[in-house]
Amino acid sequence: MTDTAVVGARRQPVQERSAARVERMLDAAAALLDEVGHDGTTTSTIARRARVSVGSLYQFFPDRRALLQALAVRSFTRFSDSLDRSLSEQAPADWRAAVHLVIDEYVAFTRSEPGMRVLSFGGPVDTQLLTADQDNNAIVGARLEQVLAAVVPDLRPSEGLTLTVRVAVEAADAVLALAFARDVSGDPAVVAEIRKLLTAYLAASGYLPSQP
Amino acid sequence: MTDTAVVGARRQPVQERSAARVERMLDAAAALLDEVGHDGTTTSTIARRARVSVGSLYQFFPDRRALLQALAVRSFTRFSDSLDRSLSEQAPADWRAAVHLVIDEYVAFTRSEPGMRVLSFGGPVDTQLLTADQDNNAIVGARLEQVLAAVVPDLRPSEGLTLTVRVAVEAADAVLALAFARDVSGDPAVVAEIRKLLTAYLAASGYLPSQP
DNA sequence: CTCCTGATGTGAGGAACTTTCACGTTGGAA
DNA sequence: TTCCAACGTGAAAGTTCCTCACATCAGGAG
Repeated sequence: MTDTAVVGARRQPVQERSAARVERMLDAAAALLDEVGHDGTTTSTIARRARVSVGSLYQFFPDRRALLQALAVRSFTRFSDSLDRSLSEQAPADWRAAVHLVIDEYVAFTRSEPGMRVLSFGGPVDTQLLTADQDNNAIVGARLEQVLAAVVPDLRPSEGLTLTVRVAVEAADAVLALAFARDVSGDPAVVAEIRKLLTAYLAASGYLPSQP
Repeated sequence: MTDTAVVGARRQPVQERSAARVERMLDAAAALLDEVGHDGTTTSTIARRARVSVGSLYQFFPDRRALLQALAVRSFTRFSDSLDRSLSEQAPADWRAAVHLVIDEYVAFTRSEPGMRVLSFGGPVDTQLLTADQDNNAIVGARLEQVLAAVVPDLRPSEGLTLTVRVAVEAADAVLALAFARDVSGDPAVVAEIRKLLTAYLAASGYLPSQP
């Protein structure tokens, strides 16, 4: 796994032991999200599960939300890494294949990564508080632009493309949430719709070649 | 406005005075969502603003979330009504026109209806708790199916169509949220993308005629 | 090896929020 | 007019988030 600093942290863990504790906190939060849902994931339950005192949570995170946000970021990092592996194993032939591959990875990842079902990459969202720089989905978008650029040789970066990809991510995220709300392992019928939705939209965007 | 029973209520207001009070509660909640955001909208602030005691809230709603949910439903009812007006004023010629009209109404409504920016139709979402029957967006989907059926004469109801429309709603909702997160009055560039997204997807779905 | 300091760890308690409940008030049917 | 169910109230119980004063630990300097 890529080694990243914990995002939204109050203080970075510098010693080895505390880094491990922070990991335990995130693991505990993820497990609880799956088991008792968003509301049941309280600071004290997280602390107990991570065998840590409540105070330790606040040693590294300014508040509960930041902890969940950090969890979302860590999960995204993991996703990005597993995407790298898939891409290097079998490079997609065209952008449609790339989109399909990303969606498949996305679904598989959501199925297996603890907490993802409840949190998604967006993190704990209060739309009111979403500023551009702290917005996880923007990062996801940037990553997908890379993937597309790798497959489509003459793809020029542009504001329009960034927006398009961003919109695609936001839409896919929402529909994926629907898929997992209807079926614990992701309703396949809905997943199929995500494919249609994205290919239709991206094809219509004009940024990508209509023929492979 | 259509006269609907308050959804998710603990007890229906039977006397006139209490019905008015419930309206005040919803108004207060909506105003607070705009002014202080989701987290600032507490039971006591809502009560104070509605000139009502905290206890009265619980007279009609099982909990805070139910109140917000009822607000979302009321807003949807209003939206549905304003959609009716628009449709009767100028009936769209084909489904693309209908989709555009719905999106425009959607944006205009979100701009003007208190609390919508923060709540959206989906209501306060804990994906964990979303069961099919209490899901607002399903209702929105059903409404849009009506609209399409009115414009496309030979549209046959089917599970596939319902799913398609549902997915479209979910995606549109998410992207609309993005539009309003980037710009208080709804980033026009993003709104334009909603149009592209929906027309491309619906056209590709196969349920609607490709030519007007 | 010992000391020293910054990093780390703790959990009781303050502040704020949600929800309940026992009791007082009011509208309208009989 | 009477009476009961509907309505209304706010203090207090139950939770949750977060802080803080204090204790402990790791590892580099000497």
